[in-house]
Amino acid sequence: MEFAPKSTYRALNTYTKLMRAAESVTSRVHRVLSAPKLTISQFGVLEALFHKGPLCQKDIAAKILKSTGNITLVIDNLEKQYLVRRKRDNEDRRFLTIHLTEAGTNLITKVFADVEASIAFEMASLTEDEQELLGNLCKKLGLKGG
Amino acid sequence: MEFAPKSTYRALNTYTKLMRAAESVTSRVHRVLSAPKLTISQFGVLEALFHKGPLCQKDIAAKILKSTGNITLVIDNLEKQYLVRRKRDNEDRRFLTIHLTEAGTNLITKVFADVEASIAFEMASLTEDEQELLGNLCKKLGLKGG
DNA sequence: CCGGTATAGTTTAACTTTAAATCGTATCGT
DNA sequence: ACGATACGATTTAAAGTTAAACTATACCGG
Repeated sequence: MEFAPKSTYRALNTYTKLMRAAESVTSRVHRVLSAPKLTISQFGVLEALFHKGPLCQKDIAAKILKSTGNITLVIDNLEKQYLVRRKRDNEDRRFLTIHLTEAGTNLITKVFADVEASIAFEMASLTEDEQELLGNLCKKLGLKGG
Repeated sequence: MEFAPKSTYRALNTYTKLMRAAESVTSRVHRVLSAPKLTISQFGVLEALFHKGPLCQKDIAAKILKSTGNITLVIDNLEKQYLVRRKRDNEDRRFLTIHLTEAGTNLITKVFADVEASIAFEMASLTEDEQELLGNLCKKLGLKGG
């Protein structure tokens, strides 16, 4: 071990716990996606469209924190499964607006409910007040920058 | 939107904040790795060896939550850069023990200090007590299961 | 209208990741 | 000792990811 001030040890310790909690919870939540054979990115795209309505690819990329090149591929794969449809915007022909198909809507409705239930189950380790508190602390942490 | 109980909304909300905080903090911390041209997995391996001493590949895989097949490749790449060395265990020839080289030790010593500083900077958004609190809440969350 | 510039999306190359099949080695029960 | 089984590591194939180069479209100033 090195010679770091106490505050650094505490920071490191908290950071590690934060990361472990995030990993551990997500990895359990994401198990729900294996049955419908969705990747995490695919789920992210479907969920974004489900909750925000039709979006262009750039907005989707920003929402799920992936590159636009990657979104092209993810949308390709979702389109092959008839879960979404690309539609060229006639106002500005550079844009493609991505819509959920009926099949896509049905799938994400079901899968999102499962994910939601899984998250509720995971968070039930904490009381209502603890959840509020955790949420506030996380918010404070996330705000800092980029 | 669906018809979920209030507790589910709260859970979802807290979950989202937890994930955003984790992503946002790690993405900033990981910027430190671009200069030494280390991938996150490579850093994870070096750091594990740095703090735990020589380990076999399976243990490394468990530590950084990657598949053993992946570890084979990550170690290959680190070995090409002369940062680690494989050594066959003579007690049980199935095991390869991975050691840091001197170059590897030097590199990770420097890089880990940078990462540590970056983490300390990030966590400084929270007071000492808030960090303790966050750590405890995260611990509670992570414990639940596998 | 025209030329420059910006933007949305696609393509490509390089790399990481995983799951599954495989190889070699060790262990256990008989 | 033998066969079954388990285990560590490697290989392979398929997929996801990014950065960078590229295409097509739009906008803006003159």
